[in-house]
Amino acid sequence: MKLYNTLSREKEDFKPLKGKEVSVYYCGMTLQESPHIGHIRAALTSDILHRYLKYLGYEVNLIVNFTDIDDKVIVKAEEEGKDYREIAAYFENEYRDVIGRLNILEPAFYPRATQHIEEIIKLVQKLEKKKFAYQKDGDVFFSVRKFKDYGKLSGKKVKDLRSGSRIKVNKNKEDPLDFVLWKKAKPSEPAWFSPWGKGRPGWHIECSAMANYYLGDTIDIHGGGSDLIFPHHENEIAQSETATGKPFAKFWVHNEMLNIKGEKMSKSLLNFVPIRDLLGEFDPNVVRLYILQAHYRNPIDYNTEMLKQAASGWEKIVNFLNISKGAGGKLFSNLIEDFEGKMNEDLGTPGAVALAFDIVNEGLKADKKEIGSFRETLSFILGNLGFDFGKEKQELSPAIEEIVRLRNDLRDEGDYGTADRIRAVLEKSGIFIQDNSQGSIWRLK
RNA sequence: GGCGGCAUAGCCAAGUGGAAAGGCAACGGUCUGCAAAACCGUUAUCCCCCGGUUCGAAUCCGGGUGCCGCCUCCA
Repeated sequence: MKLYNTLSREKEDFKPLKGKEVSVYYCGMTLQESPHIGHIRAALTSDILHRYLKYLGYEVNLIVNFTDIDDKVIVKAEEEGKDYREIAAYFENEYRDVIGRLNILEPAFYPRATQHIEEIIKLVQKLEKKKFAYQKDGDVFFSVRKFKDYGKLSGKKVKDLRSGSRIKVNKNKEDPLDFVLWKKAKPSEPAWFSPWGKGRPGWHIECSAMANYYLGDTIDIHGGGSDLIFPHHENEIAQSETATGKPFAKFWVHNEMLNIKGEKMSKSLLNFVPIRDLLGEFDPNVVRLYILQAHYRNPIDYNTEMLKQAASGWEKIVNFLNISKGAGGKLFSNLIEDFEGKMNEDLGTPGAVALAFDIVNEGLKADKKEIGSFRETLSFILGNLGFDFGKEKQELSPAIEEIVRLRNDLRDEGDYGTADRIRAVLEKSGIFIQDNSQGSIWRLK
């Protein structure tokens, strides 16, 4: 498989450091607000990577973190008049709820920053000992200029950075580029005891500490949204590589942003659509289709029209699966190879999705002998892309089938009025009936 | 100002040197008690612009233009 590596800005052949094991660290979200579709795009990207690595036979050790303590969480807690832990737990639950509904595979762990304060403190001490960190008034900073590789991920040069041009620089910093590792707490703020007094971790340090704790000094893949490249991931590299003296991650994978009306969807711009709201309107498979139809490294523009288009497309797939229900057959190995060909090329989900539609089209034209094979092949591909279409409530089947039979008796007798009313009533309860010359088929909607 | 990404039909989107995939939408037709589905046909002489390389370029090279992201918390 080829994967685009932000570090080299090239697609590279993916090979794990160690045999068949792959360690993946993904930056999850800061628990300060409801997850929106942009977060979900990142989560779906990690899910596709996770699933496809497994598909290729790798044993994937995936860690997705939650940042449950930082300035924004504290601000949110103050606004709401609640403890920061309550805020963090609330949004974590919401995140995990929608992730589950979207059929995103669980990582091995979802560690939280506050569970690793000890590791964080040790890491900061290590940096201090190596003279890459300094303390001032209870704050601890990382000396960016001492890390000679600084900028290697984002392609930035230290001299070109316009630090402080848009925000005030903390006066305790020796250099505006330096970033905080440990932050002194104000009396009212949540705090932990440390060698530097009471305080809390800075934003970037928790990821370095947790990645190291769970996955070791060098990990195979580190991922996240492209907006994290700088400064977050750049700073993680600086901290981790200074501490261990080894490369932090071999591959850096970043998904592009999801925009709304040409602007990035984000909390600060107040233009975000909570995924929970969206799932009230659209099937999770539709959301997945919408996201996967675009390549993860291309920006997507969000609007309802595009989701409606995805919904129509999903209908087409579901319709075929319903028409071919019960038919079985062997997988078409050439189509599976096509699927792998698309996915091996930097997770080419748009191509894989297009292939799925090709299969639907072929399947609709296929004769009875082959339709099952198209169905099986399609299911196989969709399943490996994380679509979840197996939830047919079969226990309803006998009752529904009897009603459908009775209704068809009415149709045979020419009582179309009653038959149409039954169809309308059933549709209201989510049972969708299609009539044709051979009889009727039904499915849950 | 620096760094990165993108530019293909009404919309979304593949293709990366040899006759422009696919989805949605639209229109016409077939089938159908009706609805839905399905089927057939139509919808980019052309891939942001200008040069160049080549027998041949949407695909490679050079130069522009536009949009987006990052340089500040952000997936």
